[in-house]
Amino acid sequence: MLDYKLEIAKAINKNVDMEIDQIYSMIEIPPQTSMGDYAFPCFQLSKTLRKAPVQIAADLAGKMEKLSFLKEIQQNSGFLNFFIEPSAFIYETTKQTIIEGDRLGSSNEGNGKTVLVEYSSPNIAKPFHVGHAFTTIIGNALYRIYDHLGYKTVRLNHLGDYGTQFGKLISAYKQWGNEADLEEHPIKELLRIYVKFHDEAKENPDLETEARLHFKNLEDGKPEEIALWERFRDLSLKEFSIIYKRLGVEFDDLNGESFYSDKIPEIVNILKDKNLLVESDGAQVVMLEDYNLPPCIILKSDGTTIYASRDVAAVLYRIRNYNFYKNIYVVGNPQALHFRQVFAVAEKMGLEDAKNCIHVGFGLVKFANMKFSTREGNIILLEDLLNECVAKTLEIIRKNQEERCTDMNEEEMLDVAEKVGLAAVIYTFCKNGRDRDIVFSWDEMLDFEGDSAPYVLYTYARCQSIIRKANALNIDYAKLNMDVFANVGNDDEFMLAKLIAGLGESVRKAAESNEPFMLVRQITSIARTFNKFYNNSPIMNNQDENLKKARLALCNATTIAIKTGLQMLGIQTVERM
RNA sequence: GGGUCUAUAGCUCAGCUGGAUAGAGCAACAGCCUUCUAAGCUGUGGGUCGGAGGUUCGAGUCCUCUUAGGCUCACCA
Repeated sequence: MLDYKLEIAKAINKNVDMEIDQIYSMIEIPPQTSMGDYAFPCFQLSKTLRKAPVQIAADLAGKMEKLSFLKEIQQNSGFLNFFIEPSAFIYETTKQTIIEGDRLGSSNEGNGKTVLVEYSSPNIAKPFHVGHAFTTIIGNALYRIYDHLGYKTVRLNHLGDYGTQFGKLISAYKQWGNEADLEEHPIKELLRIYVKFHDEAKENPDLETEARLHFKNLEDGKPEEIALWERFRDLSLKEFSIIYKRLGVEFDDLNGESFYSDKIPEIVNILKDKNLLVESDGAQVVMLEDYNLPPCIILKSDGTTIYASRDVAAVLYRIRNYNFYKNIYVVGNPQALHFRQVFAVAEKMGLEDAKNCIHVGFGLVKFANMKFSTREGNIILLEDLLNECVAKTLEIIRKNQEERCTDMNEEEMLDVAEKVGLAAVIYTFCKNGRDRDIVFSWDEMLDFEGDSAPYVLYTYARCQSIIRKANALNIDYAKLNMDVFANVGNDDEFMLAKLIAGLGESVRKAAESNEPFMLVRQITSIARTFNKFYNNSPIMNNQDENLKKARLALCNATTIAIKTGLQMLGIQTVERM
């Protein structure tokens, strides 16, 4: 599509001594539609031209050539305001959107570039709670966003499958493990014995020693410990996969901490060769004062490794195996310092690509005044949250069924409830900037009005309902031309088209800042504007056949924009609700 | 104490590289279903953008200082 802003910049350039690029970056979108669609502020020119901004704007308004897509050029105080022709713009946008379909807002900016996204990364044998939802949902959205922009993506689930807690688990299982329960509810059972271990260990410190021995045996590859560890891992993964499947989350690589463990000696050797490793309080550390960071421990005083060393090993591994453009870690903010240290160590090792490693942090999910704690047991399982949202959705659907006599059968109702319920959760986790902490609230989670996934999905379903009616009547709204759009162009229609046309820009910004909410807001604006349009302008009930077709086409474009946008967030649409 | 993030309407949050009268949603109040799904739409009230200086033609946005809170600061991950 024609870049209106660029055309305007070129036109201004003919009258002003300034580079097109600079003019382009100065052009902005006015805060109100009454001020036009694009604006050029003339304040900066007043220095070089030695004239008042108002005068410059007025002079410019008189000299500007008339561009075909412009309706009008106005001078308003120090601004030059450009008004574009609505009907032509709506026509172009609608046509283009329908042509692009589910590739709307895509680009080839990522061609030939690989982006790694590490997300979810739950700990084996621990419940999957709402805290994990944040990284899983944001990571999944980022993967889809980069994918849409043409990047080759690799989805990494850096499983927490290593460490001393496995010694404890093995120890606990051997004493209190219940085989039947383990098969039935693996994580529940593993958590039970894990908690029991901690309780017992308070009285009996020998347990800790025993656990350390089991972990040592695990590291040394003793068959019994290995077998148990593998079993715990497999059972946990099986249970996680249920949630992943439900959420449409997939991975290309499940290499966790254990995978990188045997790659640490090489890191240690490289650091030694470069004289970066120094002893401090018995531990081997890399000093990072040149980065204004505290030292990074590579080997503990007992000679064993630590998570920082594993993450450095992972960086090296990923550099060698994927020639990445970006290596993104979707991990909570509390680990910000850890990643700065890891990346700094990698850089000191001479790994150039360390600068392309990005920690994408996010706030804590808090529960009123307390923190979630697995050991305390005050957690909300993600599964329970999903089920709760699905149940509430189903309740609303049944109520609508009675009031509205929708002819949905049981199967369809369950399917819709599942999709809408999950969408509500996904939406809530990516509707705001990542850095803020989320105070978990059932009220907010179950608020299906206004700024929410059900709102957007409802809009989509409404749109599809109209399109179904049009199709049933064999109304052909596929053949479009400018004549059909002659009478289109009221404020709602114009705004809707502008927002649809802006979807790609919002995807780009979301990727640039690794903030899916930028896309969420765009989609929500599209939905809100459509609802306004829907309420103010009859679509099917219209005497003017051309207007009817044009509006149907705009409806069609709206469904494409919403569906494509939601897909990038991992949200599925429903045809009715 | 150092690092870092946050502070905008009663609540939850936007405000993208400084630009025109600071915007949404929720909650409150008042309306709209004999026309396309009321999980919707319209309207009203509600703000000294934590505080103080500064830079600028122009600051919620940039700089300095300051207040409050979250997270974090070596052998857990």
